[in-house]
Amino acid sequence: MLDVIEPLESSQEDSETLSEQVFRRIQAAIVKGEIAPGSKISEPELARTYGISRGPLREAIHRLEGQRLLVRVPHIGARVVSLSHAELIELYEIRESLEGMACRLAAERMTQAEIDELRAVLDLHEQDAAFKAGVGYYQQEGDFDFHYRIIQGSGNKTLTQMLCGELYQLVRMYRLQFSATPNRPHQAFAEHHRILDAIADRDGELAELLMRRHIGASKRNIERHYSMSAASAMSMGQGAHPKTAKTRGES
Amino acid sequence: MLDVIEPLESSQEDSETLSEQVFRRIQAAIVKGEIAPGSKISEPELARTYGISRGPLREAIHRLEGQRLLVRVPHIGARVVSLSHAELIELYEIRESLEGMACRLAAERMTQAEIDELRAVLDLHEQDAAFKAGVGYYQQEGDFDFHYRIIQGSGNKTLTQMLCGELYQLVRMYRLQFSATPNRPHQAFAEHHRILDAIADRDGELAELLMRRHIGASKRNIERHYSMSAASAMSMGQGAHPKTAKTRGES
DNA sequence: GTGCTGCGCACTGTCAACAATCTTATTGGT
DNA sequence: ACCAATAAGATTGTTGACAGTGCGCAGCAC
Repeated sequence: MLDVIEPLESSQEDSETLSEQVFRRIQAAIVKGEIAPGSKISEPELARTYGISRGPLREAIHRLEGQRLLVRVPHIGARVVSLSHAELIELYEIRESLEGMACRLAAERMTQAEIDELRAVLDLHEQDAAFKAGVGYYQQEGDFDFHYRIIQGSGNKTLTQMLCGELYQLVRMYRLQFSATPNRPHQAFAEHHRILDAIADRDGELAELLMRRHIGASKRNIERHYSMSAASAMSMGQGAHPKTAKTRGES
Repeated sequence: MLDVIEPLESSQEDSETLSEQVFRRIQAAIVKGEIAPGSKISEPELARTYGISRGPLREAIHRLEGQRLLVRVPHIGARVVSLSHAELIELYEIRESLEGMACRLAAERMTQAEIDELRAVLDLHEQDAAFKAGVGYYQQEGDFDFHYRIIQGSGNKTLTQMLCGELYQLVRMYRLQFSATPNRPHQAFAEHHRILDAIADRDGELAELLMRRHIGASKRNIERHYSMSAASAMSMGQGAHPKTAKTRGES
């Protein structure tokens, strides 16, 4: 179990603290789904897995909790977050508000060079194989992410910290699950392009409106997913309760 | 044998974890300014102060960092946050967006009972001595805070967690500093009342607009404060750099 | 066979000591 | 007198062990 993950093997950057390293590794494991949502985190097991003591591990767990990727209960333990339908929708509504604002600011404050780079990013997305096949959208974290770059272009450091630092991984985790709807990738790409055009025109108001609609469309896409899976779950007799999911991610 | 029902709830005080207790105590100390903004946190000293080991203390520090009340640098230590002018303004712009949204949702979803309670809260504020004297606004955390209740009335649990759980203490910390502007308390009270009326009318659109303007007014109030203190600092030769503030708050 | 009780295990919370790093004061040289 | 290198001190990062709590399982009564 969990043998997908290897111990911290001599990461040359040992100037970093152990806690920091294990934090990022667990974060990545959760976002990629290598640790199943809703599954329980065992401190001794993870400590053995990464070859470290429980001290730094616990600090990493606390930071992960701050990023909402883990939910902890005193004296019980930590579980990987598993957002309910309602919570996921709430998250998207918050994104509508915050990223809409970021997009308006970006339209007003991004440099021409940054706008050019953003266009290059979109071109890169267009060439992605999965995208051409229509089965997914280019999923690369950080600078190659359209939303990420716009947020950074807003120039609002606090906003950037919130959206790119705390909520980003959580959003990414669920984006990986829902981006594969039949027609959604192409539609999303078109929306991205229109947003970019508005930014290039320095039309903050329009850019904000388009971004809000774009995220709203993603939200409706997720709602469709949920209604479909609810229907199929009904035919199967039951839907998975969080409490029921005790598996530790062993396939 | 002597099957006495164990008094499980005999002392719910120590049912809490040490880390939790010290977390809240340090949080309160920072918000109230008992630990000076920008000052360095000494782990051994704090551990002695609260009579605990460094383990739970470090976990509390990590949680405080997640709430943005502390800023940590690896191998150096943690300092109490000290927002720059720009960062504080950014925080208020984020609040405009998020609390505006919360206010719209609250107008749509609050129960009549909740609205009545909110009105009672405002009445309570009006009777506060400091408010009558015009020297401040009733500063009580949690349920007695107008903004806090509206956010909770939004029904968006994720939003509530962000605004009331993470950012709330940070906002409160700076509200304590800037609420004492001459005419601001009465103005704020009037704005609160208008917001409440809009909520009572179930006019979400107006409620959002009024809340955004209300927070915008607070923002401008802060900007006035800063421009004044900048002027006086200029006459004194220099403004305190964060690096310079090494005091540990021991008065 | 079913439900309750008690025991034992595993896990989380806590602690004190060790190791690595940064800061500061001292000392020597220019 | 001033700057730089070095060593001592203090502080942070990490570890392993101990204590308290929750959970599962075996055994017993009905």
